[in-house]
Amino acid sequence: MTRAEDAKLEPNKAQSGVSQYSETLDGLFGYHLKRATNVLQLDLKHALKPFDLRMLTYTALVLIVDNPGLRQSQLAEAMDVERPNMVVIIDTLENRKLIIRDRVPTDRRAYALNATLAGRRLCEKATMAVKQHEERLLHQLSPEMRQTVIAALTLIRKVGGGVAP
Amino acid sequence: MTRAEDAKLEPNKAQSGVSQYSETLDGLFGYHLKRATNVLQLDLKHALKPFDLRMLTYTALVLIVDNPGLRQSQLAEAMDVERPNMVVIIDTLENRKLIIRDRVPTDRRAYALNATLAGRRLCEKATMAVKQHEERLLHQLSPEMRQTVIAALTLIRKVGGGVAP
DNA sequence: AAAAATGGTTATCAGATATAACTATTATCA
DNA sequence: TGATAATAGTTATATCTGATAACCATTTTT
Repeated sequence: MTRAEDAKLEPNKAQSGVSQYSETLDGLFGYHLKRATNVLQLDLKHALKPFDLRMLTYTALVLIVDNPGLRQSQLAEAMDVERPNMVVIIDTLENRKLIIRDRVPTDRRAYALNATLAGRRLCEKATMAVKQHEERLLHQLSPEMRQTVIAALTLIRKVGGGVAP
Repeated sequence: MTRAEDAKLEPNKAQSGVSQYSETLDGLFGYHLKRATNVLQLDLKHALKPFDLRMLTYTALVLIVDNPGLRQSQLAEAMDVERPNMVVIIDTLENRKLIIRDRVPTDRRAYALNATLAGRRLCEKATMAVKQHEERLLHQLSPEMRQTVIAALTLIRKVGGGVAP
């Protein structure tokens, strides 16, 4: 949560000016992870703004485009979002005619979610924009470095994935 | 946001069962970052629960302990939190007598934040717990891998730090 | 001395997230 | 088969985080 890069040059100058620094936080992996995620998420927000999408609506749209016929409960599980919260996300996408709730013939309780042509087009454009924004932030990282990081992040997810209540 | 590791084994089985998968999301660096951060943050939450601290209160406490005399506005800036939101965080820490708002003799508008003995002790214990929890999630990552990841995350922060509005 | 800027506060709002309770339908099994 | 349980989706609601506007007291600027 901080922006104290310069602090490293001059630690513990809290009284004087702008620089705060914490050895403790700097020693926590999660702290660095969180800060970088914030940066990337803020950037994502701006990347999606022209399309009037937010992170959650964009993610839902992508998953529906990539998984035609998906049901709401599956989508909710895939996004780690509670079903009640999923409803409003689907609602906004449906109201914009980016997706439709088709009925499932074999189960009249469920909806099969499908993207419309407009939805697929918007999804494609938005994804291009997101990738461009990401590239701007990541251009300093070599492909190998990126792969290492992604591998590490995937490992963390695997370890912690099913542990917490 | 998803938990679709197994999806990689069998992509595009949305209709059948539990596995959803998105090439698109998987190609986004920020997606992996966000998912891993969620895991780590959930873990952090549990690690801090015994101390009745949440991420923001913990972070604030650490920064005050590591930067005695810090002012609220400096802390807010360091945490990327708006000043109004900082107030309630400081309030809860002060109510628990973990910190005190000392007056700044040279500026009667400002408060100099200082941790109490109890605050420093709780901070130390909480940090030990957080580190233990982190270690459990990161034990698969070699020290070199961790360093690479942290270096990458720091780079991202540097690039994106001052760009977004 | 007047005007502008700063530190902290209050009130308020939007977004994300979590839970309980409801309906309609489907699945279970005695 | 018929009662019961489970599931898909919904509504309503509460909490937490995050952001903005407006305010008071004080300091700085001019």
